[in-house]
Order: sequence, then structure tokens, then C-alpha cells
Amino acid sequence: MPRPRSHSRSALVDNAMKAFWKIGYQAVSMGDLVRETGVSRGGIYSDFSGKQELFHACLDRYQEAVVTPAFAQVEAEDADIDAIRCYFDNLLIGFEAMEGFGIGCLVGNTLTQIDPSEEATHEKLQAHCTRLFKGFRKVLARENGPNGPLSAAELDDLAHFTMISAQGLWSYSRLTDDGAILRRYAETLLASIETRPRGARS
Amino acid sequence: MPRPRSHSRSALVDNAMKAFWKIGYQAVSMGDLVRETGVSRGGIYSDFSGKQELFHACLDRYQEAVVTPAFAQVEAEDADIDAIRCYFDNLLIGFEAMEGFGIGCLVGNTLTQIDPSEEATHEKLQAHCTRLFKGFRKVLARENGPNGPLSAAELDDLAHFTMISAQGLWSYSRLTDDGAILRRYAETLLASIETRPRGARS
DNA sequence: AAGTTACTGGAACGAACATTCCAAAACAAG
DNA sequence: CTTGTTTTGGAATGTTCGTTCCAGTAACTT
Repeated sequence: MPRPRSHSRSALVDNAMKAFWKIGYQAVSMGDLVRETGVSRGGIYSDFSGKQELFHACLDRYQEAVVTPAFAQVEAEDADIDAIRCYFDNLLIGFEAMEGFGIGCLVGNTLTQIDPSEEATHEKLQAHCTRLFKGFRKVLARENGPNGPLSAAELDDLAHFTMISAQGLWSYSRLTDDGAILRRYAETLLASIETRPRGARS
Repeated sequence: MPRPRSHSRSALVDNAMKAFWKIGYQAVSMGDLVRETGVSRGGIYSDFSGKQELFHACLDRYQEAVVTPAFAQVEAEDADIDAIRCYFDNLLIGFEAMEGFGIGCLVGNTLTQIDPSEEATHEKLQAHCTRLFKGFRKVLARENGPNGPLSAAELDDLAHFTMISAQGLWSYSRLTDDGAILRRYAETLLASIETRPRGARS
């Protein structure tokens, strides 16, 4: 007898995520969200207690709908260093396909808009970075092999290096519309990374 | 006969800059600015047409009061690659001296809060990145020498690499309070850069 | 002293905001 | 159809925002 939902919760979150991504957490208004999601104010507030809770759901959705597919090759059990190359290559295909400036990474964008006292949000952002770190770290360790030239601490460093540089790439994609610069950045980065576990230096 | 100013314009901009830096362009309110600068609403509006114009003045002030001193060694006429090392080292001393999370770079923070249609702001951010790029580029070219292993295009790439990575470092300083990770990031970056003009590889 | 200018503190304003509320509409089941 | 439930569009509410305004006061000149 109850009327079923006319809007799906996941479609709501999906569109809201895109709005937060494009416009930014602070700048987006509930009016924007109503327009972009096609769900009424009442509908949104019946599913979420407010803007922040909806945003948290969007951060989770970002992980599963954006990060998981993009990062799948790196997180695969048998991934080698070419998976990292592939990950960056796919990012760049995205940048190059886009006209005008990029919109960056939702996590990176949010990072500069909240202050660390909003702990729940802050922890989600940290979790994202930890996820990337662990993904890279595992691949680099495999590439290094059981008796490779890199110590555990050096693997940590290199994985952090990769993760933070990837964030820099996303961030700079908002500022330049020259995909070639971004591509050469990624190539320089990959060259730096690939040299290491293959034993060119300690 | 006119009464002289009781507040200095540069102190106003200086304090406003800090507020924008800490709290963010979108999140800071005129009330915050009044409190942080100690200048009344009327005083602010008599010097600036509004929040945005004040912010632009703050971006300019950031260049001269923050970037210029921090970057002076790199921009010096006789700078060599140790100047770059020194630049990062000073950044890290700053990170390590700070308790809790960092506040990032005003430019990097702003980058994710405005959309590119605000052209005047966007151009100021691009100018900042160009400045860093040119500073690094000149040092790397000098280090490379007139007949060094790196071509002009490779010098461009490496300078972009350094600049974007520096932005990544600033950005990640907002997310971690572990200065050691940031320091090792910088060391890995410097190791990558230093290998190149010294001819270890083409 | 008077005159002139500059700043303050806060009131006032309209716009925009997040959130709440509800009458009407849409739908499903009987 | 009727009844029960859910969703909608938009009005209403109370807050906060950027901005304007001004009476009072402080500082300087003559």
C-alpha cells in the first residue's frame, strides 16, 4: 500500500556529488542541489538531516563511483608498476578530453575548504589518501620484490610521494587547460618512480 | 588639516590576508575580517570596494610578504640547485614548528574555491604558479649548463614538476600533522630533481 | 578655541542561505 | 472510486551574509 519512492537515493547522491565536485562544498546551495538532483527540498531532507550529512554520503559515493573504478588496476592483486602508469594515463585521457579547466578531485577540493575541527569530514579525506597510499605501496613493494633495493621505509616514502604528487596533479588541472603539461608532469613522475624499485639507485 | 589615517592600509591587508589564508575566501565573513583586522566595516569599505577587491589586494600582499622572502634564494641571480633544497628545507622547518595541521598555501587553497569564470582571481593564481615555474626553471637551466644533458623542453618539464609537486606538498600539509612524511616527500622530490641535470640519465 | 577630516561602532537593509512546513498532487492497493 | 502513503513545489522562518549608512568621537590644523 505504501507508495514506493519516486527518486532513488543513489541517484540523488550521485547528482549531489557532481554538484559538490563542480561547485564546491561551501559554494553550493540547497537550491543548486535541488536543481541538479531534480529532487525537492523535502525529498532531500527526508533522506538526509542536512547539507553536511548529504555531503558525507557524497564523499562515500565518490569513493565507490569514482575512485574504485579509476584505481581498480592499482588495487588489483596482481598489479605491477604498469598499473600505476595506466592509472595516470587514464587520468590524463580524462584531462585531455575535457575542454577548459578541470574540476580537480573532490577530496583535494574539499581539503582546502574545511578546517580540521570538522573531524568527521577530515577523517574521510585522510582515509582517501590512505587508500591511495596503500594501493601504491603494495604495487611498489611487489615491484621491489622480497629482496629488492628498497627498504620498507623507502617504500613508504615512494608511495607517499606518488600519492601526494597525484593530488598535486589533480589540483593543478584546475589551473591549466594545457593537457600536455599535465601529461609531461605524469611522465616525469613515473620516470622518477620507475627508476627506484628497479635498482638504479638505493 | 586632514586627520591622518589611524590604521595603516598595509596592516589591514596583512591581517586580512591571514584571515583569508586560515579560514578561506568563501568561509571568511566581513565580520571575521573586522575582528581579525581591528578595522571597522566603514574603514574597510573606505579602502576597498568590497570583499573581492580586498581579497585581490591580499593575494598581491601574499606574493610580496610570503612568497618573495620564501622564494628569494631561488630567484637570486646566482642561485644553484642548493637554493631549491634550501627553499624546501625552510618550508619544512615551518611545518615542523607548527602544531596540528597546516593551513596550506593561500594560492592553492583559493584554487579550489573559485571557478575559472572569475578571471581576475584565476589569473592571479596562474601568475603565482608561473612565478614559481620560472624561478625553478632558471635554477635548473643554470645547473644544467650551456651544454648539459637536458633540452629546453626537459627543463620546462622538470620545472613544472617541481612547481606542481611543491603545491602538492602544501596541500597535503593540511591533511597530516606528521612533519616527517612531508620532509621525506621533499627529500624524494629533491632526489628526483637532482639526478637529472647532473647527467645520471638523459 | 573652532573647524575639518577620518575612523568607529553599530544599526539597517536586501539578498541569499539552510531548514521547516504543508497543501496539493501522485501513486498504489483495496 | 476511496483510502493511505509519499513526494512535490513552494511558501514561511530565522539566520547570516555583504554592503550601506550615519551619528558620535577622535585627531589634527589653524
